[in-house]
Amino acid sequence: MSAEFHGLRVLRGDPEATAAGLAGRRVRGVRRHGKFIEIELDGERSFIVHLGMTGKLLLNGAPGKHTHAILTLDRGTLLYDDSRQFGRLELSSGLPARVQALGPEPLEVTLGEFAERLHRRKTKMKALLLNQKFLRGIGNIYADEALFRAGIHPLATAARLKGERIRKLHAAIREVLAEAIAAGGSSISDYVDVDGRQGSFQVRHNVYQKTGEPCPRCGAPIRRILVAQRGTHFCPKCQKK
DNA sequence: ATCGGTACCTGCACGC
DNA sequence: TGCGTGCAGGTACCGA
Repeated sequence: MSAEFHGLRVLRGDPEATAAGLAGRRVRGVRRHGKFIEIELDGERSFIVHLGMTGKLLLNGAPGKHTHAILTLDRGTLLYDDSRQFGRLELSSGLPARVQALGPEPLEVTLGEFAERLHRRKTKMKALLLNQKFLRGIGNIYADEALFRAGIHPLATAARLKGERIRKLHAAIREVLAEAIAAGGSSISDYVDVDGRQGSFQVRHNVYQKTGEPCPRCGAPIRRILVAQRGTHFCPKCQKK
């Protein structure tokens, strides 16, 4: 491949050195680590991509105002486009420490390990679900949707949950993620896959960005509060501390 | 080690 | 038509 970069914000490291390090490499595979994408290259190198809020990797897409990287491959081009520039690109040897430090995959973690990790945390449930060292890959939408399905208040203290409620949350996380993946994700305003296609799970959101609308279970108006500086949506009647 | 708060960006919808 | 405000799929970094 060959690579060119525009702007300095999204790229970690020197643009020239990164382009030189990528030149002539072959892509061996692509793996996901929570929200980090690892493009495995030959020579024990990896190109690490995090999409942030508005990042997109697009295969054979049209470059635009917010295109920060163009990777030219044998079979087409891969663009990195990101209007808010919260995403990051990095050429590294192996996995960076912050990627290795991620918590377990939510679709793989056992109920026992989940419960044990939960008991060690004093923070609010919503903040904990957003913490990538607790579980990798859960973001603001799926944190709110999972807590709603489990009937747990976003301000509930993690360590105080027990038994049945932990089991419900473990199941709710798995269900909401599995359904969202099957639906191609949630496209609110920006998200598209590598072929530019939108997901459809947003039409099945129960609480996320539904402030004031009736709860689908009990009809009470959905409330919005801030937890860990993030908009948090929940049903004040169905979700208990 | 863990926590909460702040900084980093652009774009859009809204009210005046 | 502008202009100010608030909001948005996230993480890194800082001090307590």
